[in-house]
Formats: sequence, structure tokens, C-alpha cells
Amino acid sequence: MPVDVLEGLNSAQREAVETTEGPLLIVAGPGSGKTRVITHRIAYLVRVCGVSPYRIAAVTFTNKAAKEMRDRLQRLLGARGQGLTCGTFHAFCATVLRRDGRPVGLEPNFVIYDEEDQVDLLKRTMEAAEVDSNRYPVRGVQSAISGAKSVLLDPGGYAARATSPYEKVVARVYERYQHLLARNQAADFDDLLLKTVHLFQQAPEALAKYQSRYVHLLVDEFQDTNVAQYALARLLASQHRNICVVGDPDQSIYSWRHADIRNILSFRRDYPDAKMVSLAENYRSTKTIVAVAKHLILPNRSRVEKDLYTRRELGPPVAVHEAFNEEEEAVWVVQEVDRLVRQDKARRSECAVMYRTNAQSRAFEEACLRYGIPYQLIGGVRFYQRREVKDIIAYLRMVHNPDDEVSLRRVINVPPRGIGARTLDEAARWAQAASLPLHGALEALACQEGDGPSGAAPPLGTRARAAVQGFLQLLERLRQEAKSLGVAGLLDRAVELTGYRRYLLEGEERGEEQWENVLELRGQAKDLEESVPAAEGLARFLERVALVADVDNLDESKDALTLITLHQAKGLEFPVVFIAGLEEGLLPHVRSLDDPEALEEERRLCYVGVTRAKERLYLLRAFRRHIMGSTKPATPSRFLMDVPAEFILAAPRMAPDGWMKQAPGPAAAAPTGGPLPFRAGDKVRHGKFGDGIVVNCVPSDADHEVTVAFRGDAGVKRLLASYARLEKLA
DNA sequence: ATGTTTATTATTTTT
DNA sequence: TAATAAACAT
Repeated sequence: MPVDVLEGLNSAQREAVETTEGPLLIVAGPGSGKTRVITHRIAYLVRVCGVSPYRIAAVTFTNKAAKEMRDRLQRLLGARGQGLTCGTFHAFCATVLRRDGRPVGLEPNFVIYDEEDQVDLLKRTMEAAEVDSNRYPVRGVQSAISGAKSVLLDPGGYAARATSPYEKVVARVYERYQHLLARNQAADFDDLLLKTVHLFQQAPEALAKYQSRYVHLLVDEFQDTNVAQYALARLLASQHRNICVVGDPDQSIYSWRHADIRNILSFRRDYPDAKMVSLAENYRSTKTIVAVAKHLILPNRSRVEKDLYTRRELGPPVAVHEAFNEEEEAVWVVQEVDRLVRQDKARRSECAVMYRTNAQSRAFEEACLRYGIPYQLIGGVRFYQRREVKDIIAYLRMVHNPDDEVSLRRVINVPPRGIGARTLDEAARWAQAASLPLHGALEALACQEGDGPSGAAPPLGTRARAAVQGFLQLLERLRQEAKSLGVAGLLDRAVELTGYRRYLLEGEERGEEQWENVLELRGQAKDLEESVPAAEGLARFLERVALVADVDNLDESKDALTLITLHQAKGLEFPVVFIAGLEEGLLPHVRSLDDPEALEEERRLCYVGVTRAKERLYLLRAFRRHIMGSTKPATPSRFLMDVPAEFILAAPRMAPDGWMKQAPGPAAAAPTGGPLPFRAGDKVRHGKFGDGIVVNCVPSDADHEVTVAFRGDAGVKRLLASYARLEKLA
């Protein structure tokens, strides 16, 4: 009866699923059915080996991946999957620390600081430590500390290793920063991992509890783990040694987030008896695309050999197109999408444009708007990062954890209630002197209870005192009401008592939209109330907003062209993929040009993009590119040189109908577009821009580029003759 | 305490 | 170029 979990698997996949005992390393190429293998392996453990789901942990990097895994397991196991631990590293650690974090200084109600909160706190740390933030940019220090934490160095360990003056300064800041976090009952993202490892090292009974529980451990996206995460996985697995890691070194693109591919080497060193299974058959892409991907990644030195292949058809050749500039690159793509859709070759939702930097999306958005192509821009400001959302969350966080000073400072004057920088400075100074937490100092000051500890300094003016008093009363009231209200109700009260709605709607530029976001947040709180006991509601809600960032993700039901960065595209697939900006300095990015390892990562990024494509792949570059205010000539990316000519069809500027049917062949010389259709001085009319005068007209590939000065708001535009449909006026 | 002007600085961003 | 932060004036 239970053999069907093996059905439809190829032999390598089957081997991976059936290897249930001992350490296992699965190297999974793109499109090789990785998620399928993981889920089937879990199903196999439960249904064939009779392992209780309670004893299995599957750890992923993203909530999206975790959710997909849960959904698929639901289908495979139904109710028999109950009790499985499946989530991100960070979520797992947060759970452990809420329950058992006291030995490492965390109360169950600790808050989780995101990067913005981290930077806020660091700024103040550096001020207090008198470190000049011009000489030591906060972002840099933040990254250094994060890097230290990712390799499990605490302030002492880091200080001991610090050699350069810069590192010594960082060490000083790091030490104080950790003190402040502790005083705030807060952990940043890196702390979640670091503190869990420390907990396991310092409290053997805590480790024993989790070690004995998890008989089987699976780690997905292993190429993106950092040292701390790997250490954690090893600790967890050390009793039963059933650790299965799945990854693809060729798709490691997060070293700048301290992911360390060397973990794969460490794994082999730490588990010399590990079995290795390579999933090399690709089910996603055509032969052409797989071949291009292979050639592209081949020059990388640090690789684990893996011979990707597919049994799929050859498919159309890869189209390489050189546009004049980013604007025309975008127009070309948008028109090509439109053509594919009109000719029924693809639906819009099956097409994606991928690029290295977010700034590149702009030209594509404009082109989509101009040609009326619906699009979906992925990325940008994440929902929980939005100012108005974070403000509301800050109120909730203060209710939950009075020590959270970052939240306190964030909203003490939002909406404005007359507590400015001066008052706050005074309170902070006072708190310091009396060694009180900030909220304690504010309370003391508001009651005017005596003078400073030294008996001197008359504290606040009456006006400021009243304001502070008002704020504290507001908080107190919220805390009282929180006892009898759900999260949504509490949120409502916070909004009401602060007048936040009016503040947005009357004071802010995008108030309407911001208010919508607050309502969206409220909706989520309401949803959560349905499934969580009221007593845990607030804690669970705060946990979720801290650790889940993907509310606004790809909507597959929308019939729109997807615009997405290469990084975000990892894990996705599309029948039609356009990779834009294949130019030196962009892909590979300038900041990687002098570093061979960084260059390899850029190459992997490009590889990730190529391997997203199922049927059709387009590689684009511009001849000139507008970057940071000035236009510069661009040279073709070295990655383009690694695509063998036999797979390329040099796409003509205007794709004539059916050109995709042509046989692949070497790039043909660009034809010219015949006699000039316009001359400077001609009067013309354009459907959208109205009347204008031709300034210039030059041949451009198979077409003509016409520069027209329009009379209306349109100004001077450069258009392609065959698309602009300019009407010549007498 | 808050609105205005100037200066600065620009990859990627799973948690 | 354009967004954002810090400095500045009111």
C-alpha cells in the first residue's frame, strides 16, 4: 500500500528518498525535482518507515519554501503529517528561545529586531560610544557585527580576533550593542541563530531535549546556510546522525548575506560516511536552455561536479538582442511579450523579465505602461517594512514588551504629540544616570518624583511633562485593555487612542494608501485570531510579522508580465524568461569586478536566471546605459561570450512574424531598414504624443530611429519608425 | 518642534 | 537621476 510515495521518481530521486539512515547530501540541479524529493522522503519516513512526524524536522530558508513543503505534504500525508516541524531556521530558533531561552538571557516575551531596528539601535550605540558615524558608517558596522554573529563570534571572541583599528572599533560597538539588546529584551535576526547555538552549548539539558526528539533532520537550500546555521543543524542531529542536506552550490547567490558554500565541504568532512546523491536530470527546461546553462557555469572553479541533462525537446534557440539603450531594451521586450501573446505562444503571466538591480525595473514599468501591458513588479518595499505598518506594530510591541526601547522611541512622537528630540535626550540622560530603563525614567519624570539622582537638575518643563504623561497613560491603558481584547481589537484601540488614522489621512502625502495598509495589517490580525487562542494571540502575531516578509508576493492568477530581480527569481520558473542588462558592470556588477569569488557568484546569479526558463530564453543588453545620472557606453557581459553561438539566434531589432521558426545559426549581420522614412523638419502626428517636428532620423538595425520634438507635454522623444506609427503631415 | 534646504550616496535583501 | 538623510532655519 505505501509504495506509491516512490511512484514516478527516477532512480536518483528514489535513492535519495530511500536513504533514510545516516548522513545524506543531495546535490540537486535546477529543475531536478528537489522539493518533490524532500517531500516524498518525509512521506516515505512516515508511511513506510513508520516514523512519527513529531520526530522529523525540515528546515528551509524562506517561509515560501516552508509553506510549499507543508502544502505538498498535506497532499501526500493528510492528517498523518500532523506534528511535523517545518519552518525556517529563524522561526525554529525563535520557538526554541521562547520556550528555553532564559539561560541565554531571553524572557519568553522578547522582541525580534529587523534590520531597520538594528540600525536604529546601532546608531544610538555608536553615539553613546562616541564613534563617528561618518568615519564608520552604521551600515558597515551592522554588516560586520552580523558577519561576526554568523560565524558564532560573540563580542569577546570578536574582540580577541580584531586586528585592524576598524575591527577594534566594531568590537567596542558590538559589545555595547549586545548590552542594549539585552536591556531591551530583544534579539536581532542573527541572534536568533547565535543564541540558540549558545543555548545548546551552555544548557546540555535543553540540547538533549531537542536532540532526542528529532530523529530525522532535513535542511533545504543548504548552499545558502551560514556557519551558525550549519552548527545548529549539526548540534540537532548529533544524537541520531540522520541529517539530510539538499542544495546546489551552483545556485549559491547569498554570500553577501554571509552564506558560506564551504559548509558543503564541511559537511563532507564532518560526515565522512555521508552518502551523496546527485539529481542531474532536469525536467524544467528545453535542451537548448540546459545546454546554455551548462556552458555558462562551466568556467567557475569552485564547483561540485554535476552533469545536468534533460530529455526534453531541443526547443527554440536563445535570442540575444542588443538594444540601443535601456529604454529600447525595455520596449523591445514588451513588444516581444505582446507578440508572443498575440500569436498564442505564451500568456503574459508566463513571461518574466529578470534583472540585476531594482533600478532597472523602471524602464520596463514605463514601457509596460506605454504599451498597455499589465505587469507585476516583485519586490520594492516589503509590507512589514512600511513605515505606517511598523508604527502600529511598534505600539503592539510596547504593549507586549515594555523594555522595547526601539519601538518606544519610534512612536513616542508619532503622531506628533510634542515630545521632541530635546525631551527625549533629557529623559535618556536621566535614565542613564539613574540606571533605569527609558520607560522607567519617563515614568519618574512624568510624576515629577524628585529631582535627578544627584539631587540637582530640575527635569522637564510642564508642557513636556504633560505630553509624556499623556503618552504613558495611553500605553498603560492599552496594556490594560490588551488583557481582554484580541489583537485586532487592540490594534483598533491603539489606532483610536493615538489618532493614527487622522494623522495619516490629514497629514501624509500617501495617507489613503497608508491607511489601507494599516487595515490590511488589521485583517491579518483578525485572520490569526481565528486560529490562535486569545492568550497567545499577541505573541504569535508579533512573531509572525517579525519573521514573515512575503505578504505581497507573486500572484500567479494575474495575467501580467512579471518584473523581478535575479535574486528573487530563485526557486521560480517561467516558460518565457528575459534576462536584461547583460553588460560588464551590471551583470557582472561593478562591485564584483575586482574579486574572482564575487565574479563567480555573479555568474551563478546569471545561471539561476537562465535556469528559470522552461521554453524560451532571451538575453538582452544595451549599447548605452543610463546609470546614476549619466549615460555611458556599455560593453557586452563576459557571460554572453560563454553562450555557444550554435544555440543563439541573434534577434533582429524588430522580430518579424515567425522568426522563431528559423533554424538556429550564427549571428547574421544586422540588416539596414531601407530608405529614410522621415527627414529633419518633417511635421508628424503620433497617436499618444500628438503633433511634433522631426529632429533627426537615422537607420537603426532593421528600423529607423526618429527623434521628434512634440508640441505638447511629451517633449522630445526617440521613437522607432515602425512602432511609433507616425503620420506625416503636409 | 517642525518644515525647508542642502548634502550624500546609490547591488542583491530568504530572516 | 532621484531618493533619502542630515543640517538648517523658522
